[in-house]
Amino acid sequence: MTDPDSPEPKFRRRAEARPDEVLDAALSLFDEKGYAHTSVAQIAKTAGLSKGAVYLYFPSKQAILEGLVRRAVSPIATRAQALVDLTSDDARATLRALFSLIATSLGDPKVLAVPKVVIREAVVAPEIAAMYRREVFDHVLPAATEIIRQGIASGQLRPVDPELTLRSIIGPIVVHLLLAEIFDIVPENGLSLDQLIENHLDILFHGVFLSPEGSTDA
Amino acid sequence: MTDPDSPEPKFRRRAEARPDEVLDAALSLFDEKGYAHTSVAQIAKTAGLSKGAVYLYFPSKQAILEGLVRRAVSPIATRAQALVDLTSDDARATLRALFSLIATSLGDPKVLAVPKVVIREAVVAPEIAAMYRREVFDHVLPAATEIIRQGIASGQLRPVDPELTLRSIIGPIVVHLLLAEIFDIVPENGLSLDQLIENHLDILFHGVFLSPEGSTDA
DNA sequence: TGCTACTGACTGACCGGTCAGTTATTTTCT
DNA sequence: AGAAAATAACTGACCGGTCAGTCAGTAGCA
Repeated sequence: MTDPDSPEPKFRRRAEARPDEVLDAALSLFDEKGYAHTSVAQIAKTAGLSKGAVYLYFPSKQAILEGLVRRAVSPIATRAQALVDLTSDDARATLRALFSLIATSLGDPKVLAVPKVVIREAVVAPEIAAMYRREVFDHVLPAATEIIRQGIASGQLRPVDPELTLRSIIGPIVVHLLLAEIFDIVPENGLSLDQLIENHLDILFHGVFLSPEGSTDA
Repeated sequence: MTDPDSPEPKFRRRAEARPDEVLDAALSLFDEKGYAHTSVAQIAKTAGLSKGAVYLYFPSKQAILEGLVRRAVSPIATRAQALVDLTSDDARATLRALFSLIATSLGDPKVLAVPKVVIREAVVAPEIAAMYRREVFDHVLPAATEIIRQGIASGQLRPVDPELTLRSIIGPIVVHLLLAEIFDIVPENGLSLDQLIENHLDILFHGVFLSPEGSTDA
């Protein structure tokens, strides 16, 4: 399931590959049945070793969860840089690029599974939520906010609140996935992130109203 | 806390008030520590009775969770009706009214706590997620979608996809709360739902761009 | 022989659910 | 009225099961 390069190692002795195998097993089980309802013995069995061996690589069950998040999180600092790099002179193009980055990232179920688990276990393991925040959101959110700020500075975007507008930009994607993953609620035309993004971009570009009249300051 | 009419009932004997007391205790504990990490004994202690007594009112721990959701859910069908009723000729006013309904509902932490718990336990207790879907989303989402559809039919809204646009409308509120509740990420200007809604309405009304140029059909 | 990788039986703690028994309240009887 | 019986509300020790984590021992390898 994990590595088809070794032909048939009846009793495998490859300490280096083990931690990743354990993490793979844990992720799929956590995603499927939740952290609390997954026993270390099940993780071990799925990974193809014994319970005791798991504890050679991870000091506790929670450490497995931590390792999982850490492994998922490390490439993201890179992505945040990519986010900055994709900024072009054309704010519209930048926005499109941003969405395509998000869509391709979150399209992979394995990537999506980690934040799902983190959100579920945030109450029980606040340190993990904090780590996820530190390693992901503290990189990605400021980068994205900065893009908006630049768009305003360059005169292409209207003078909206960058932080709040960021929520207006990514919010729809999150609910879309939330409704689908948790409640199995999918639009009639299917769960197409691309369609959602297309419709959402249209709204961001033009608003929802036909007539531009009506000044609406509070 | 519940009934100040009996002065000092050292050993209280009021079977009628009990279930609600148990649910109150359970909600605060589930919200705080999660379902799995809350024992029935703790719920009992918090509610001020013994473990055995809890089982006089609820056949199982899961039934407590069900009761919690059921109690929270029952007023919502009414709200969905209110949602239909608030539809006016002015689509802008309708949208504002919709948001103010959402903001006042979700502003109450006790109301918000229930869907939070449901989302967390959805994997473990899919029947409960299904019930929540049936009793809440299956009423609220179609009602809201219909409002959008009417706005399009009356020529006030641009011909967007109603189902996807609904996600563009409510999405920002959900992420806003998600970021705040789970990751403690709050905008510089504070966690003000009103400000977020104001900014979001502005975007929905006018889009984010200054220049209306650039036709962007897929 | 010595070392690394691994095993799985075992332990201690926790917890959902039960139930025999206790305490307060109400009803019935005198 | 008060005593006695019946009933409703409640208690908490206990049982069975699960599970995270341990450890004495085994298997392959140099």
